[in-house]
Amino acid sequence: MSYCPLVERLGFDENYMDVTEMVERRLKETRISDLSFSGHIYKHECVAVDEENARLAVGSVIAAEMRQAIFSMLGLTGCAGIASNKLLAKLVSGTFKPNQQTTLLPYSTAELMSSLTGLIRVPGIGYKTREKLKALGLVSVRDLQLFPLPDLVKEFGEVNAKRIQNLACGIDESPVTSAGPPQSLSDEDSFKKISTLEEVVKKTEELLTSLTERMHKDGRQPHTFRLTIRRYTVTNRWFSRESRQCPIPNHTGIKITCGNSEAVPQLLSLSVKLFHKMVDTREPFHLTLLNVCFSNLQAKSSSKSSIASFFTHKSPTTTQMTSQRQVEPDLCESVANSQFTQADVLHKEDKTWNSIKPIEHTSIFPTQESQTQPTSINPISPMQPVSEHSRVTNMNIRESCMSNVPEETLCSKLPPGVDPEVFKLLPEHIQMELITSFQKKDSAELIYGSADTSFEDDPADHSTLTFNQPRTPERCEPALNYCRNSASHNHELDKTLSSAQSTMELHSGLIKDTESHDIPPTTQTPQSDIPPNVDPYVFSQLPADVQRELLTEWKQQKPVLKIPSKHSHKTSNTKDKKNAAKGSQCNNILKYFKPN
DNA sequence: CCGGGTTATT
DNA sequence: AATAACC
Repeated sequence: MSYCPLVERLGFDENYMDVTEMVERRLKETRISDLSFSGHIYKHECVAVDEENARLAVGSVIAAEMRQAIFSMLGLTGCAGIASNKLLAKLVSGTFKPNQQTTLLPYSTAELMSSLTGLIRVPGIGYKTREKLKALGLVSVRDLQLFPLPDLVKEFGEVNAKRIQNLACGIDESPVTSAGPPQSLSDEDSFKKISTLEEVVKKTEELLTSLTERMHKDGRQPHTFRLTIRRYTVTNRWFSRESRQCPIPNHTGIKITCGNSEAVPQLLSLSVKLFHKMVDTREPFHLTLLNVCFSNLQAKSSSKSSIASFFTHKSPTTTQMTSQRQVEPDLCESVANSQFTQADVLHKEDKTWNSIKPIEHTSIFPTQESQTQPTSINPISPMQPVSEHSRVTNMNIRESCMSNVPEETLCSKLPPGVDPEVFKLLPEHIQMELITSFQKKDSAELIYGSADTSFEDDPADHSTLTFNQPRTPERCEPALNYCRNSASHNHELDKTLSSAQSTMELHSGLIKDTESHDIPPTTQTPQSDIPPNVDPYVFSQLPADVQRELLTEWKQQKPVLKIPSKHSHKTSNTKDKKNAAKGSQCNNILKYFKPN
């Protein structure tokens, strides 16, 4: 990458690199008479550099330099192919092995192509394509070169037919595309035999633990989860994988990116559902592989889709309607004596994933200065180098940090206009999202908190809210508790929900009064997709992506199991029962809509 | 045939 | 969302 950023990864240990620009630059600085080829030249002993082959000669020199640099810095040896396109470069690279390089001159292309012993040797023609071609009577590269294109089109379609015939001729116009960060992350394991649900759960949990950890390090949030299996078959000719996938509920996705290990049981619960869509556990089964995969990786939910947008001013009119309530001093003066700081979280080791060390310090929230610096939104320690990638990551780390911070600290930096009592009643992940949005520079004032909205708030009950519970320095996992104490917790949750529900009603009222003609529904949604207890108007006012998330979750609720497993749960362990009892989504946003 | 990945098609 | 095909 330091030589040239245009690098495309191929498989585990190969890369394409487009060095055109670099070559042109060097060519301007160098006389042709001073140039020579480095390494082998395909089917030649020695070639003089001229106008025609000068670029390839420079390319061969660059390749040699890079191989040398890779060896000095990493101790790794390897081959290189230098040619005018990706196909030819890959093919010619294997001419001299190991640890050597070969340049292909254009007029040797035909020779190189016809040296291939079969069509499957052409990169881009795999097993299936070879079999299809064989059925057409084509076996050699030359067969494919000479085959009438129209006949080929009948089998493969216009685009593909041209592509594979071009490949046979050594023609490949495909650009070198630097892929950037991966599109998906997966983890898999193969084995001789797995035949019980317990084994599946155990293995899946292992895979999920490692995958989730990797995902956390990546920093992005996955929105799709896939479970893949491979069944044993006698003629197990290297495939027959089956998969089922589903959206990841946002609260789970956030836990993943935050490094909250409570994500694993939630994903495990999803996995078991997906598993039952493929395997009827009432009958014997024999698996030889399990794979878990995150895809649909997104940098972070935008501020627009944030729930915080419902707490912010929509227009000057609504601003005036809302009385600015003073922040409760007794709750908010308090603190900034958190024992945790950002830099500390960043120092986390693999082993202490999700744990935080206590230190002396002040506030985890940005000061006024850091808020006004556009480049550092997050209150990361200035000592901590912020890498290219890590703006998102840091934000996620802050969230994981926050879930370990006592309530007073959270409340202390609430913007004016936010009722801390109400804020406290919100579920943790909502609080986190709100605080994240408060820290954004353009964060507007809040519309709600006016006296006419009454909220239940019995301080006595607060002891059951996890963030009020005593914090243990070694292991802080309030999120765990949030899900564990289901008995006392549900009561709290109900209250929380009714508060939030009031918020929704108030807000929709404001919109109706002042803006109903300005804002058309974001998404056209047939009534039938919305549960009966959901106000269609309120729904229509939600941001498009929130609407989409709700719809997919609602759709997920019912047809969980294709195969109804009646008594198959005799085998399930405690963890299964917990997850099963919890229902598919206990934190579902659905709950914020009026129960009816 | 392992342990990852990608894109295209339906 | 599921699968196929490719590396």
